[in-house]
Amino acid sequence: MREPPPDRTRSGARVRARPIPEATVARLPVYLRVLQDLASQQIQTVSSERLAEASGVNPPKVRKDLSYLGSYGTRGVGYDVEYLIYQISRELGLTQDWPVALVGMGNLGQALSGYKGFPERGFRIAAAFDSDESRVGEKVGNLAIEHIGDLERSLKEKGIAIAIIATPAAAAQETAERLVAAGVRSILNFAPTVLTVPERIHLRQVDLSVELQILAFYEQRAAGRKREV
Amino acid sequence: MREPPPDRTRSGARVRARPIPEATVARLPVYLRVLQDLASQQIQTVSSERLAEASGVNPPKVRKDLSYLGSYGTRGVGYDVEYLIYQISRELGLTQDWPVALVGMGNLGQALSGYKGFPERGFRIAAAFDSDESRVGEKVGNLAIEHIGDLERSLKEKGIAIAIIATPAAAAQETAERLVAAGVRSILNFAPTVLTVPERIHLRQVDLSVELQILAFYEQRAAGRKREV
DNA sequence: AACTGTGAACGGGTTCACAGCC
DNA sequence: GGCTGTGAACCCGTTCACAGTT
Repeated sequence: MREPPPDRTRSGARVRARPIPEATVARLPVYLRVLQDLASQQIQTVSSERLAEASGVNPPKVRKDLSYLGSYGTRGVGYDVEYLIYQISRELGLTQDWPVALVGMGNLGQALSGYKGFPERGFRIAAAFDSDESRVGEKVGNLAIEHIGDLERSLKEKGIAIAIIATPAAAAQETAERLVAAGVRSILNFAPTVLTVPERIHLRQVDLSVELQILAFYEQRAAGRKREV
Repeated sequence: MREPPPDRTRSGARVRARPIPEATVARLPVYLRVLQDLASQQIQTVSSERLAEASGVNPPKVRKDLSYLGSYGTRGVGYDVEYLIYQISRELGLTQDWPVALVGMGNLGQALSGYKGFPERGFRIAAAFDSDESRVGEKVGNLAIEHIGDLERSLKEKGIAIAIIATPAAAAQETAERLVAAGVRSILNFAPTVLTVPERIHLRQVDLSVELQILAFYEQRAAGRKREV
């Protein structure tokens, strides 16, 4: 598990000593969005204080997070906005486009297929699947829905590595397995169920009702406390 | 910030010594879902091992999490499924219905208004708003879209405490402020922007492209590593 | 014998304080 | 003087090992 000290590979590319903590990775997209916003206002330099403020975190955290990428700031000055945008984009792999598969074209699947934030960030829905025969061929945007039966063939053909599951919960596990078999390495799951996938697969879960239930917990608490007074 | 030792209020209700850690709160809804699933299969008792397996965590974590709620298990036996469902539901405030407001009826807002997982968990979309005059009155399910201008009046009238923001990013901060002014205490934000709200307001953020960007980071890494070999 | 409940050890992430550089 | 970069201290959450209970 231990990483070697700073070093160079035979090709000469620099290898980072410390891996970037997961928590930091999750914040990089937020910094990136803020920086792009600053750039659109022609702002050229930003301090960790300003960046923190706009990102909803505190300044030391920003500095530590950015330091994992390298020493891209200038002491006494701050960070160059454009340069930092480039570095974070590169780190997040956003200098390339990612074709994404979307499985399940119900309510949510359709909404996701039209979500503008995806193409803006370089994610292009390159294939959409549904199990309902009668919907096959239907256009969503400029994409035709394919039948789930064609999943493996279509994904391999298109070289898709990232997929979104927006099926009902009951279909999600089987879908995940087929995606993995078709060469997908990263899955974003919206179905409200726990998925089991091989170790090597990156899986993220977004559960809409879980989020509301967490809020309800705190509401419920507040109400309880009020009654006790 | 410090909690008093176990104690009773004047009303006699037990006050928990330790507050439930946030991380635990976030897992309770998952346990609940699994337990309801077990109940529907007429399973009466479950061990931490089985519950952990189905919830995608490890057994000690399940036991520790549940121990924050109280000692609801039986040593040598396990947890009574129905009883645990009741206790977790109560803790999460799901023994009551929560009316929820939904602001922004675009793509995503519409999908959320039709999301079946919400009513199943006791969350009822009780008001839906949009800024587009021409859409006011339009029915989504059995709910008519109201104009955003009526937000304060409508929310107070309906006593709504939880709201979902599904507006474009540019409108989200103003929406949040109006929600807070209208008495909302918990907000689930889908707009891709950082919101600033008063300390007392519970805010959760779901950012769809951030999730994909995190996956892209790991894809990018894997690809980089491959090239170096 | 089986399984829960929990103090203690551990580890990742956050915060702090300040050294380092412009 | 201003702001970054980072070791060290701290904190929360996870894991472990086992005592406690049926």
